[in-house]
Amino acid sequence: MTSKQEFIEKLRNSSLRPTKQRINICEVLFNRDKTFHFTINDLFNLIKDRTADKVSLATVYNTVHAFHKKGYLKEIPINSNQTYFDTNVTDHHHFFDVKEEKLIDLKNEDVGPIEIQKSIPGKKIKSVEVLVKLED
Amino acid sequence: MTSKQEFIEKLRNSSLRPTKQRINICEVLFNRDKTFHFTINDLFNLIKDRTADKVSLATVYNTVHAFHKKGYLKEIPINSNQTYFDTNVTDHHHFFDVKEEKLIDLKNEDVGPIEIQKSIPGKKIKSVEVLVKLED
DNA sequence: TTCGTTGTTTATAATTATTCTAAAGAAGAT
DNA sequence: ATCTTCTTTAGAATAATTATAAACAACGAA
Repeated sequence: MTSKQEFIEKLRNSSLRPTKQRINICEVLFNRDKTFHFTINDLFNLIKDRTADKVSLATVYNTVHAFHKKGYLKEIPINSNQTYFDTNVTDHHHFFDVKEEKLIDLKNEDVGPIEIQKSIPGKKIKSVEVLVKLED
Repeated sequence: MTSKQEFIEKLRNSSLRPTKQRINICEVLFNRDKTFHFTINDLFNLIKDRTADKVSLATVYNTVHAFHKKGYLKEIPINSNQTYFDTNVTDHHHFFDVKEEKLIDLKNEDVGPIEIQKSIPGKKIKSVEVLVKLED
């Protein structure tokens, strides 16, 4: 459980003003035991349900993008009409249950090391992501 | 080089009527040495340039979806506003040059074996895809 | 070949996720 | 308090994709 005060500091440290909208979004996103996978729409609805004061959709977009830029959220590469984000920003991978459209974390040790034995001149590797699609 | 006749047969065998639009699309897609990565829009423009008779955007969508369903095209999981497809439907992986928005094939042997040491009851693995993002 | 059926193409409208805009509001520094 | 700067917001704009329904083309049977 992270306190509101800690979110305020986290925001300040990132030169993001701690507005009540951002603090609300922090609480919905980061006050959790487990990793959280979501789309903007998921998040928007959760906020509507869970918090008294309302937050506009535009602000949810703005905030998620700001958090992503600051490295507090990770974008998950997946083919879907919506963009998925993850509160777990450590290096890790995913199962995607195609039928239920649900993501499940794979710990790094569940996948073992991935060796990329090819390189492109002038480019360096930014990230390596494994997506394991599941079917019934 | 695959002949028009072969495309016609391929289409017939897939219970897709060999229309002139579909044959044109086949020629643009499959008459190539190397694997081809594309978005619908890329393909639409290529067809406009390369073929005399014009094909509507809706038909390009329809046809790409039909080919994907039949397993002649593979959808590449990637975060982009547009959907990427690949004419290489074998099991393989990709580099994605984030700056240039370009995909590069990684042969399976360039990546080494990927061992998934976790399973979800009642589900089986459909595919394992690695996306390696590149930066400068 | 002709006819009827069924599948396909097409222009256009509709839908959906996302981004943009500009005005009002709130936070921070002085 | 006041000024500046950042943020929020509703709503408009954009862009990819999907749906619609009418015209058209392929196929099979007579």
